[in-house]
Amino acid sequence: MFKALSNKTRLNILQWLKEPEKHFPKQGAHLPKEVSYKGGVCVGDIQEKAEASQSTVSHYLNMMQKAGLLESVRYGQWTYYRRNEEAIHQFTEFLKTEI
Amino acid sequence: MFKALSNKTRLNILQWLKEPEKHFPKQGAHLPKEVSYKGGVCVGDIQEKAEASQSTVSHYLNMMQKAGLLESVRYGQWTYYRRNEEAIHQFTEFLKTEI
DNA sequence: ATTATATATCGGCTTTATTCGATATGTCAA
DNA sequence: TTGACATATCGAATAAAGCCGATATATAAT
Repeated sequence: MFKALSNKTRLNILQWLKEPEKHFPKQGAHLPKEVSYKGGVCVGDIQEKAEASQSTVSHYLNMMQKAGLLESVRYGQWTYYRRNEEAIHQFTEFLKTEI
Repeated sequence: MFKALSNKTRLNILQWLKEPEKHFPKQGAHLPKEVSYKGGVCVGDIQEKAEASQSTVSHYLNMMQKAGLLESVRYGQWTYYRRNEEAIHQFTEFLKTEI
């Protein structure tokens, strides 16, 4: 997780996903709001905001998921990424006591 | 700080320095106990525990200091490194609210 | 002064991360 | 079933991190 967070873009993504409505206002074109915000934000929207190439962002999201920071759901042709709050909480708990 | 912590050895060092008496029991040969533990642990002792070369450990300690995790004091020919508790606390506070 | 010890810095090699464009895969719509 | 779109994966080039031995510097002891 430290490795995953030791990159500005990836840290930004994690923070953006804390408030998806705020940082991805035009999100939700493909799906009803309730569903899409709950399910996370799709790769394309994150890519646009991150201003990196599609492959880079896809790679980042994948590694953040492997690190446990994110989880993903697929709705049709879109993959929605959202925070893995439980794992993040465990991480911050670890930090509180062990760091 | 994420970068500095995204390495097992450096994370270990930070944790060891939380309880120097426990992890560096034979430390304090050169100086009275009160002084040396307060002042931190010398590079040689950290190096021995970390099982990396002298230059690597010196480099690690220097980068951890630059990141704000550690601070150092020089007593004669020894450099003592200890945790920068204030900066670490600020960091964990940031994590609590922003991550 | 010379020598020994502790730490820092330098140079260089190896490994890993970053990042992209191109291509593959998977899904939807016509 | 073909074409369009979203995402994932591949391959490769460049940058950064990891790491060490050798050397420099600073201090202490003789």
